[in-house]
Amino acid sequence: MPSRHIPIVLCRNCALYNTALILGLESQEKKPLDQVVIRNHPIEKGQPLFHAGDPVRHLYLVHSGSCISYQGNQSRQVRGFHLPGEVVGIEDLGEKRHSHTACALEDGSLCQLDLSRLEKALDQEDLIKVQRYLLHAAARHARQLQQERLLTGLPNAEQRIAAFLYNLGQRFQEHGFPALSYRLPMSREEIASYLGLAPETVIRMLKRLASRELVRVRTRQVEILDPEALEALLS
Amino acid sequence: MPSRHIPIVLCRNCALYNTALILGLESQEKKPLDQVVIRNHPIEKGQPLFHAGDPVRHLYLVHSGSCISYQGNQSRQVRGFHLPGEVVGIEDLGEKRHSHTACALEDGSLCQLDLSRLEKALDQEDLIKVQRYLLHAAARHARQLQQERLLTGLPNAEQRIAAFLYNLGQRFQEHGFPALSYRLPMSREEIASYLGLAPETVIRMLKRLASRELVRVRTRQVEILDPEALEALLS
DNA sequence: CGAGATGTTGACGACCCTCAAGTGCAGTGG
DNA sequence: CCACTGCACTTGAGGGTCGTCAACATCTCG
Repeated sequence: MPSRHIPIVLCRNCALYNTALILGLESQEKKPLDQVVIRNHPIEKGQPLFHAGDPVRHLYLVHSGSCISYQGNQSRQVRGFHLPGEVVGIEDLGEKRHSHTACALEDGSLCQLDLSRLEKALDQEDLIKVQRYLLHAAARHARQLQQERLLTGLPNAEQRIAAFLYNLGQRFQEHGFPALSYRLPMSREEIASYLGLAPETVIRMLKRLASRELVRVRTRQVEILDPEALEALLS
Repeated sequence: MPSRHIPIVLCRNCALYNTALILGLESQEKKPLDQVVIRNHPIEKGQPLFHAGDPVRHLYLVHSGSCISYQGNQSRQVRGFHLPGEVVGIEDLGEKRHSHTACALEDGSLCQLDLSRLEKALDQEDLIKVQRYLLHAAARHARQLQQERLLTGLPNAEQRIAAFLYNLGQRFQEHGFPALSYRLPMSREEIASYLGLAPETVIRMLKRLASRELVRVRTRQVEILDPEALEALLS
């Protein structure tokens, strides 16, 4: 049994389920998708989903827990985080091999979609639906990355941290979790690497935002007290 | 007649032409695409392609010249640059309205693809091909944005500028232009906004890289003298 | 409960932003 | 053709911000 307070996406909030990909196809019961999707597969903290250079075979959806992705094969350079309900690996569609390494940040579970089996299992009409969904998901991912690029490029550390906390909240909210109260799945050092800051700076800026009563941070638990003021910092 | 030394993508290097989207469909001559694609449409410096909030109707491809995109409707915050051969607007596919504003950085020309007409003009089989192409293009765009996010988050200004120059060279090369000798289409101030730096810092770092003989910069003309050393800076 | 990892704090210096003045370049009109 | 003018670019000085290093506190998990 999962412990309390761990975010789990309901299947109806799942980015895969919530679309033609699973819902639309299953309701018609044309083909069994069990050979294409492995549901709710458990994964342990630190376990890799794939390494940079591995062949691109699957698309993953975070069901509970969360994932981190590293540039290349080194764990030094943090590329991004994947929260419950978000897709991992969509930017590698169309490539032979993965460009990055993804690992679980904590114990959790994933849905795993077999890409080559998917294409074989579908008739033309459903393939169009699935492709349209994937296209929109990839475009959505690109917009999210744009936001992250702007965030990373903000002129000072305080703004970057404020934007980071705000952005995480928005992403949690998109999949049905509270935007103003959540638990950070990653360490201070991982936040620092992600934002291009020193870990000490991350800590100091969290403290500064807390001293202004914009947020409350107790180790990994985050409460956003004044979201308007936090957003106003980013102008 | 275009002046000398202005990058123009040949149609065979064009990101649209080079795929099923144009090449595959035209060779079969199933349908005339003239109602779907406006080719080589001239555009003047500063002219907008679309504003944030405009309905998403077209996809653009830069044929000659280059484009800039701004966050929202303000020209303060630079979101990205689009070089010849690159696609503009793909991250808004699936959305009703554009999330950003795109303008021409210099006189040039575009190909313009009408999205709703495209879908109507294609039979199912070709639609699958086109969708697959667009999906891969969107995924490719996401990988590019990942690179840019890492670049923007580098710990010091010298590395960001080095990465920026190197990245631009790589992108020119992808569409058949020299990687080590090109003309910057954007101002120092636009580079600064894009990288989250002050314009003066951009200038000073360009000068520092030049003093080490890694690059030569004369206003907007860039020569990369030592690409290995430049890349080594980014470790 | 103990040990190692993670998080926190303080001092100091390098880096980069701000402000202000000066230079070069492109387009315009005489 | 040349001076003029506006804008982008460049340069310098000074101060705030953030990275580095080292010591300490706290948390987590066996």
